[in-house]
Amino acid sequence: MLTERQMLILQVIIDEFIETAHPIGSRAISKKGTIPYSAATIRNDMADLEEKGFLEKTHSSSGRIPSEKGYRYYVDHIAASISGQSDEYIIKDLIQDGFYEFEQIVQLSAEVLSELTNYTSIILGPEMMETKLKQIQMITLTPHTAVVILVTNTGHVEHRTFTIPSEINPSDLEKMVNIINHHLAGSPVISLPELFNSEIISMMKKYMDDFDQTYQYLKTAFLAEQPVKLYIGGVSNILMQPEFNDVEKIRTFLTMMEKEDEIATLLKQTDDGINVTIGQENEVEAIKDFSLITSTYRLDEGQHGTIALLGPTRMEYKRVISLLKVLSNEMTEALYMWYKNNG
Amino acid sequence: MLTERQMLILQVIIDEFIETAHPIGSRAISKKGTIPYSAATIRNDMADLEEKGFLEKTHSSSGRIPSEKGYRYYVDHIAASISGQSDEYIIKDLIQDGFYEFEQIVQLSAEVLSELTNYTSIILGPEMMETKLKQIQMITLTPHTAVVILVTNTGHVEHRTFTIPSEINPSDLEKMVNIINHHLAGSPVISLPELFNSEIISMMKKYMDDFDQTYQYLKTAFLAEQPVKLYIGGVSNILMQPEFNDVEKIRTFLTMMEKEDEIATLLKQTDDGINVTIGQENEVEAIKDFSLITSTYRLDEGQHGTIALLGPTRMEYKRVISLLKVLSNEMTEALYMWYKNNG
DNA sequence: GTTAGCACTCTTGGATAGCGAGTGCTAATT
DNA sequence: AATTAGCACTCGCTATCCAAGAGTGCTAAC
Repeated sequence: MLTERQMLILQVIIDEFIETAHPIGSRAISKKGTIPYSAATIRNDMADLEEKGFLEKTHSSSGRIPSEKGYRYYVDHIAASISGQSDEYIIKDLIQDGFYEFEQIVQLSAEVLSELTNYTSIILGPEMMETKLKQIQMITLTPHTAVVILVTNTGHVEHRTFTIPSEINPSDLEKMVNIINHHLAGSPVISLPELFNSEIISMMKKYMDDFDQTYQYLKTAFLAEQPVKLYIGGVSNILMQPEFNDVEKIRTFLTMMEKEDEIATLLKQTDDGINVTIGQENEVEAIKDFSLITSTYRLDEGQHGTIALLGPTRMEYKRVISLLKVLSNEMTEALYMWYKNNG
Repeated sequence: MLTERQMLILQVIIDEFIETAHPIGSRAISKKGTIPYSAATIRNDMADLEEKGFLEKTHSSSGRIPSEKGYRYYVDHIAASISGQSDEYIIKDLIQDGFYEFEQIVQLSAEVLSELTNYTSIILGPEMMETKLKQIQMITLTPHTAVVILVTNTGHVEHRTFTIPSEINPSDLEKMVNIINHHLAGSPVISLPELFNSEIISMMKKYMDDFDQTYQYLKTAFLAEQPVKLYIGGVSNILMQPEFNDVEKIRTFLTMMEKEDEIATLLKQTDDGINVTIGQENEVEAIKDFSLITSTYRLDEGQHGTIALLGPTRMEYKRVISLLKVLSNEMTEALYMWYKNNG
């Protein structure tokens, strides 16, 4: 479909545009020397490429810029093969350094990723899918307040403070917590609500006087939806990109970034491995002007999180893709080591 | 120092400028009717006000805008007396609704505050100053990993996951945790490091074989500096303000907002009650173009947090001040009720 | 198939002029 | 003595125009 030369021209244009964000003219390409043909020849090919939808003009006598279809072709046919190297060591060093806190490493990764690329990085914390309940603790603060702490096998901790109404007997609550620990420890967190209903209720009826209220209470206390944690890095970095020359664009972008739950659902839907969605390919209206590159990392079987970079469609695809590959591999490996060595 | 009329003029100009963000001319004031004098008279007074430093011109033939000194005068002499009403109920309703989670109410307050004002709100979580240790829990995840959970009497939970090196005997760690709970429960969190050194070390030497390592470990595990939590609301809201017409200003603002620790230290330094710092009065370079209004709320004796609104110097001082007054009172009261009723 | 040449298009930046809002001053009015 | 009307002057803002520059598309020549 595309001649050898046309492909080359497309590549040069995209590379150049990614760097400068300015439309590229035939003369400029010719002078660069990468393609040993005259401006006129290149001009003809460019006209063809435009006709086929890989290039666009901003106005009738401007240079060409890549269309989304052009980027797509570039990502699929051209950028795929190349791997970056220089960033690799930064990432590896980052992960190597001490690793006591999962959250720290993730937050740090998000920041470094953004710093390295000047795009916005978003890391979705591991989903609790296959996380298992390790233990529940209830600690009474005052006769009528308590904090319930839920610990998973991955070391994740959730807690919730609540008031104990006077109708409820604190010792009932304690009994209940014991029952839960005894019967549900080791169960996947995600199935807790269900198990709670099926297994625990009957148990409790035996042991407790005032069942209903206690039940309702504990239920809301720790079955409330547990938000997936989102680590966002360098929201201000992306504003360095020349496409944000317009105040209005910044506003819409930032407003979008504040809707963390939407972003989370978006990232959850990604497939395994590297994933590139360009402009209009994105289903979410708000990022139809952006490209989103995602990569998954795994903690344990079935348990995975997502690393993403959000930038303008004019993105350094080659570099970003290899960067995400390295990072997600390193994260997977680091986490694997952590579990296997210690487990 | 200022005549009655000059004060009135200053007030009208500031009120008007706060609303429109455009320089105000003498004719406009005269036509408004609030001041029954001709434009020329007002013009003379305005010249005086400028000479005294309360007003400025953007250029030689523009209308006047308030100077920072002008705002200061306004805040001290004019805005002080007035109290807003309409927002009051929103705040009260907000706080009234269920109150299980301290964090939730704070985050929500931050968002509402920003929504109501279109400034950026920052709430500093309560300092741990006088918070007391309730209990420490250690839960082993695998033979070589554990999570240490620290619970305070206010229901605040800190946790830290760490690896147990093979040199350390897990049962030693457990002993240690018991010792800590036994001896330090009820002690102020802030003095834990010190108490740890003075009281616990001797205890531990008696009971444990491999003291040194265990000690070092637990120490880093929960004496690491506990960051004060910062709740920021509506970073994108403030961009609605016309002073953010410039992309560069947005960039610097956002870059500043990402430095959470700096903001935290800034807010920690505030005195009790309402505090208004206007423009250059701010010590931190980055917000010398902004005004910061802070208010404190208290949890328990000695324990307090800060609510702040950050906006352009052209701020709705009257409204914001009364808003913060109401909110901090409501928060103080709600927290007070929570403790006393349940404690 | 490739290239040189040329007319045409469109953006960008600088220069200029006119308009409007506002001031400062002076002289007249109360 | 305080207030006001009148008027010249200043400055920013906008529109318009112009020239330069970059790039295209097409045609004709190589």
